[in-house]
This record gives sequence, C-alpha cells and structure tokens, in this order.
Amino acid sequence: MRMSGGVEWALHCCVVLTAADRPVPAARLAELHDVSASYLAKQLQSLSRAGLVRSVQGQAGGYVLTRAPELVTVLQVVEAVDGPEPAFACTEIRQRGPLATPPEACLVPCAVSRAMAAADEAWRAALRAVTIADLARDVTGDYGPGALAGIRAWLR
Amino acid sequence: MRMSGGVEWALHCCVVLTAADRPVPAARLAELHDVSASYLAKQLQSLSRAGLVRSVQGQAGGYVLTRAPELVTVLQVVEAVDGPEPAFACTEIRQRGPLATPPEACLVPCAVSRAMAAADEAWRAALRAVTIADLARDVTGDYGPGALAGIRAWLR
DNA sequence: GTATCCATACTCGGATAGTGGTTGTCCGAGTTGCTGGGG
DNA sequence: CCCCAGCAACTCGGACAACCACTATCCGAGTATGGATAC
Repeated sequence: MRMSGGVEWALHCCVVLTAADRPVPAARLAELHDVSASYLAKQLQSLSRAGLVRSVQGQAGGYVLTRAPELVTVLQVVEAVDGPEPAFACTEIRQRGPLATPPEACLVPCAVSRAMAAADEAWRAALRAVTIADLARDVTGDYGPGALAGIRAWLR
Repeated sequence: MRMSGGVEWALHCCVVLTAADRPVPAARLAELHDVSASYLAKQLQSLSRAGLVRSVQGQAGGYVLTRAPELVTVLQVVEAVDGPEPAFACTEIRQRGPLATPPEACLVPCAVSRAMAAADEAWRAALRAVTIADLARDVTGDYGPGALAGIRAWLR
C-alpha cells in the first residue's frame, strides 16, 4: 500500500499558497519544489475540482486558496488528490464458497471489514484534526518567521 | 491508495485457522473462500515468513497458528502481507529547489511528514487494538456459535 | 507380531508472466494584460 | 488627456504514453504417510 506521491506535493503547495498574496502559477510552484511541472499541474487540478483552490486564468493567473487556511484540513487535500474511497475494499468473501453466508445474514459488514473501517476512520480523524494553518504554523516554528516570508518574496 | 486485496484473504484465513484443530492446506482454505489457490498461497507464505503461522509439510500438512489468537493482532497480519512501511513516504522536497532548506536544519521531519506519521500511527494503533480472537468472537456474535463449528467440521 | 524400508502422494516455497493504476508528458482552449491608435 | 480595440503572451484543462506494483500462475524441493517385506 503506497500513497500517491502527489499528496506530498499538494500539501506543500497549500502551505506555500498560504504565504502568497496573489495567484501563483503551477510552473512557479514546480520550480520552487523542483518537481515535474506537468505532473504537479495534475495535482493542482484535483485540488481545483475539490474546491480547495481556485484557478485564475490569464497572464497574472495561477492558483489561490479559496478559504482561510484554518478551514482547510489535511484530510481534504489527501482525499482530493488520492481519492475519497477507503484503502480497504471488502469483497464480501463471506458470501462465497461452499459455506457462503446467506445474504439476509449480511446486513452489517463483517468483523474484518468493521475493524479495517474503524482504523480507517481513526486515520481520517487524525488528518481531519490538522489544518493547513497548523502546518504553516509548524513551518514557522521549525525554520523561523523568515521562511514563509522568503517564499513570499521569491514567488513574485 | 488501495490496500492489497490479499490482506482480506489473510485475515479471514487467520480466523478460520482459529477454528481448526489440525493443519489446514492452502488449497482447502482457497476452496472454502472460493479464491485463487495459487495466489492465496503467496499470502500464506507471507504470514509464514512473519512467524504468524507455521507451515507443516507432508501428507497431513498445512498451516497452523503459531500462538493463541489473543496474541495475534490485525496489524501484524496487515504488515506481514502488505509490508511494514508506512503509506506516506516523505521525499524531503523541502531540501530541493532554489529555496532548499539546508540539511543541518532538517534534523526533524517536516510538518507535513509529522502530520502524516501521526495519522499513520493512529491507524496502526487501531489495528493493534484488535486481535484475531476478537474477530473470531465477533463472527460468533454475528452468525451464532455454529458458524465456526461448521467451518471446523467442513475442514476435515 | 514387529520393526524396517521404500514407494507414493501430498505439502509448501520460490521463480515466472499478465494487467490495472500511478507517473509523467504533451498540446489545445480560454482569458487577461499590454500596446497602439483614435477621439 | 482619456477611451477603445486588437494583439500577444500566458494560464489552466483535459487527452495521450511509459513504468511499476499488484494479480495470477506454474513447477520443483521436501516430507509424512501407508503398505509391503524381512526377521
């Protein structure tokens, strides 16, 4: 099980957009992180479809956060890029084979599926508890107030 | 992000092995669940490498749990089949690009990586809290005490 | 009757192809900002 | 001096290949069983 690497890019881009005071083109974000511009564009499109960022076209266009960073959770970014479906997909093997459980006894998910769903929910809750603003605050705490300011200056 | 489908098979097989009182061949488990015998063998080999089950060769051979079901957690099964590495892999993009953070300032993981690691740990904790014995108990609660007894009878 | 040997059948284990999804790339549609001219 | 029209450049958006991991499969190595044989 490996998560799409685009999730990492998207999260860092959201933090960077926190520091920006104008639309930032995808190419600029790609140059800042030294990653493929074409592929990063795909991730940003996913964020745009999810409504987390707004795309501005034209000469001074780019991407902007649609709301305050406190209102964007990490989970929303992850789901936008990686898909909202849970990692574990129950195939209902209890209903197969010679000792198949009859459908009328399968109104609730099986024990295995319940355990995996509970873990998935714990994972989502942890990601839901962290916002982009929290990440930006941690960045400031880790590298000092000049970090985001330097990024803002470089972006222009 | 999609988890290997073999995890579901492995977990159900562990629950079934709880009910067995003698080695169960992989082919029998595959027939019981109506899945590919060759592919299920691969998952059981993973469990064997991890030390969760013991393989017995020869005519009356098969697989047996190495310990009491209370001592085998769902997390151990998941890690045995799916691999122990976390889903999110930090590529340290903060150290790349024109504003790269110097290595001496990267002694601790970045904020993004920390958030993802915390969620991963919550996920693992939830899976660690459930044992194969818990799953077997839930199966009995869902379908009655005859369920596992029927499986045990069918296995011989 | 008992112990030994052997042939047999059955088991697991690792090495080997096929397929879907993620990764990476490209070009076209649309919009904005600038420039030049006219009033 | 102000307004307008046209152009040009830049942006995003979706459609198109390449690579990798998961899926699925096979055959060989090893071992316990059962029977036959010799004592």
